[in-house]
Amino acid sequence: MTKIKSFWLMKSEPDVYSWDDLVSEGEGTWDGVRNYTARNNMRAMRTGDGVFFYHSNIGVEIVGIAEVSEEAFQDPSDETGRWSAVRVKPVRKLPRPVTLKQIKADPALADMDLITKFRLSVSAVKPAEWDHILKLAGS
DNA sequence: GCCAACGTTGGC
DNA sequence: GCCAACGTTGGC
Repeated sequence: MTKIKSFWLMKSEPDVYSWDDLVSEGEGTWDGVRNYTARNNMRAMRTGDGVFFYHSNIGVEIVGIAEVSEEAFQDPSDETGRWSAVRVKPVRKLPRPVTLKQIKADPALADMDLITKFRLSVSAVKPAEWDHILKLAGS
């Protein structure tokens, strides 16, 4: 069976949980998501999928690449049984962070869910967008 | 099942 | 700290 890799973007406020926190932990549980669209994206994740790690509020930029290390399971912080969590691990830091400003200014990225559904904390990234951002990052 | 009120996210 | 966008809740 062919494994098709998908790409995602996950937002985190760096003063709550930053890229450096993920690196020092080695692996992070992504829980506490209480939005159905975000949850459905998490349930669609497969081990090895690429994840852009985005800092919201402070920095407001994509800072690193992570990958899905454990597929959706029951969110341990939820008692209703409705919500899911995944686990991710860091792959590498981007040589140059890609800012929201850059993304907004780039016609090739104007349709990203990050822009069109800006309040969504877990969004899908198209392969072309993934490659384009890697180029902007000098990676 | 509609929709107004409310709460939260997140850029600025 | 403000406020726009928008998801969720709850009254009817």
